[in-house]
Amino acid sequence: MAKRVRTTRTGISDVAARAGVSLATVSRVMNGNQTVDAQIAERVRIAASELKYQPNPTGRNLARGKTDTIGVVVPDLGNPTFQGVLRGVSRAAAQDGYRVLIADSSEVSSEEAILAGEARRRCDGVVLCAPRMGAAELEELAPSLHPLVLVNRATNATGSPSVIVDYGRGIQDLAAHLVGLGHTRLAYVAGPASSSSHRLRLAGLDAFKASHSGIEVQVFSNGSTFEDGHSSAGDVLASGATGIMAFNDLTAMGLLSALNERGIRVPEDLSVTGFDDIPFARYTTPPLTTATVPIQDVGEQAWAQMKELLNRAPNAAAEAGEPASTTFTPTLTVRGSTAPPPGKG
Amino acid sequence: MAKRVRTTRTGISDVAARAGVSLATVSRVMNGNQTVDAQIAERVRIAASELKYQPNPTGRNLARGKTDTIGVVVPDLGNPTFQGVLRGVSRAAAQDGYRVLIADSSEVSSEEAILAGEARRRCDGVVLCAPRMGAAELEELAPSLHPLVLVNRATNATGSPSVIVDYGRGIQDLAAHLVGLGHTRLAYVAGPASSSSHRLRLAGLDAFKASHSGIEVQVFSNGSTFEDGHSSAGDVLASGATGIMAFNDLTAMGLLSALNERGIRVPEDLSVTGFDDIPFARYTTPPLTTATVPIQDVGEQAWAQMKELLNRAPNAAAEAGEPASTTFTPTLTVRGSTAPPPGKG
DNA sequence: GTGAAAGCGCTAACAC
DNA sequence: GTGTTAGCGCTTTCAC
Repeated sequence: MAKRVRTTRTGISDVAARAGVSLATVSRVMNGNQTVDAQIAERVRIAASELKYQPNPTGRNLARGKTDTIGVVVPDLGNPTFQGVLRGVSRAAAQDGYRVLIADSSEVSSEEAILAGEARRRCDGVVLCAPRMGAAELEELAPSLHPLVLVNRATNATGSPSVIVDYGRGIQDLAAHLVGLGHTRLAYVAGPASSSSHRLRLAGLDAFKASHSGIEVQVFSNGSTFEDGHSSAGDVLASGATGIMAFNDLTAMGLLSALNERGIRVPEDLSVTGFDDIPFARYTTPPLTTATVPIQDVGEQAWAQMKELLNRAPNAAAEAGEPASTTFTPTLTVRGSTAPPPGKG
Repeated sequence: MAKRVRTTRTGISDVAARAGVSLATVSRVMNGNQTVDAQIAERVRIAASELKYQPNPTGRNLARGKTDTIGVVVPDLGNPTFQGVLRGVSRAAAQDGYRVLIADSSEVSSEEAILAGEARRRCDGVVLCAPRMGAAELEELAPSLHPLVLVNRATNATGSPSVIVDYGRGIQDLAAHLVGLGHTRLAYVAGPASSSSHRLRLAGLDAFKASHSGIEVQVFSNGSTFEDGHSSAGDVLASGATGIMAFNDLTAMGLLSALNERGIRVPEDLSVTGFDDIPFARYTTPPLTTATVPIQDVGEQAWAQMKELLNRAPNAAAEAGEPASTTFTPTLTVRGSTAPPPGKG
């Protein structure tokens, strides 16, 4: 790469030349270093603006050993939950001058580790949303990703902070709401078995059953899509349950739709709840009673944790003791899809 | 930054030392350069994997003058349309080994130009979604952003390719559908005046009126949110129109909701159409008749254009003649929200 | 307060 | 085919 024609845009040396100062001085001025004489600084600023000079981030990144960018790994950019996290992280990070690099694994979870590693190399840290990744794999991966913030994954042995949603609490609130309405036969139309948030709901339900002996809680295995919810209608109706908790809003909507096709009235004949409170949950017919997860706050909090990590000495990783972990508790949002069971109204 | 303790991870020189070769050879091997002797290449590969060596992208970026990253500027990460574009770009770019950096202007359009410039400096190119940016500003900005791909903006003087949606055609198809059903009094519940896609719809409607003299087409100024649609119900009902075209799916849903509250039946009393076919449009009650915009394809195509630009000689910018421009035509998707007007069923 | 110069980690010309 | 070396554009130490 020896002698070759300059092909690049105006660089720091052009500014230095024009202002009659050294590169170092230009650099200082561009970085707001106060040790530069005001007159000279002004001269540099003028030269820079005359030349429309803008520092090249790549050179700066290499010299500083940081990129002011964090990676966000999500399994699916089409999922409202991850969209919310992404948006929250992106906005919060932007406030602090950081940018976000996307890594969408397109649900190919075998790619997640590779993607995350790649993102980490290009960025100063990564926020990982990997609900289906095995615990073992996660623990092995985590150290190489530091600074790492986990979303909706328990921290375990990894020293990484996490921001999690108390799905167990949320589903219990939903169950309690239904029971409070008079329902005694409940059913949970489950999410994918590999989903950790599904397992959390299951645990919450176990706790609920333990403290509500008179209440029946059936569980149907199912999935996480609208279609999954739609196809669960048969099981749901056959069960005799009157209070149905769907895995999430999308499956609840599918169920609502199937029920509507069959002439079953909601909430008169059956009560249905969702989970998450995605933007469209309020617009269903009837509007969905659900457990509201402040998903954008989750993203913002993930950034807050990341910032914390970034401001720590690089080697303070392990010594920092307990990794921080923030828990968001869903709040019950009652809309029109729940009511007392038939005969109890 | 003179003598200091090495704080960095294993670099190319470690691998070179261990394999007993020069940096250049390691670099060649890591880049799949075939000119390296197979035996030596293997030796290098082993050394690299033993050391868990992964090239540092920043160094590489600086040396190669490219980052394998493109920036995507969107006005709002919460908007399904931009989410779709982002997803499409991200997936398509990933196929070619490129990553995406997000720049969300959070609807603060005065920030868009700055954000875009910043993104451009960090990336090899930018995909710009700036529906509200003034034409003049855009034209001034475009050259400094090259390689630039515009989404839903006409190309004008700027030599940048664009991928656009034929909103004018889409709304005409919707209007024709309603007229075909027997409606003679139509109304368009408009989008924000500053939205270029709204102006395109308006132009389409003008064309429609020109060729359908017996048909009335009223226009109500409005907005782009659910609430805007909801609050338009009064105007809509007062107008006497029976075929209502909402600006987009979201406003259509708002209108649907308000109509439902007032006991107006859709499609029996009034037909309503949306625009875009966002993921939830099929789940409304009744399901929305709309103009389907293949938004993810738009994103993928934006990447295709970008790739084209990137593969061109850097200075071939201007000489390339006509900038490419791809147009996607929305397709009419008839669902349950449209029917013949009262008395014509 | 300012400048010279040594890197940051890698790539690619060029020489061998 | 392989090594040497000069950058890529910037930051930062160190000496003045």
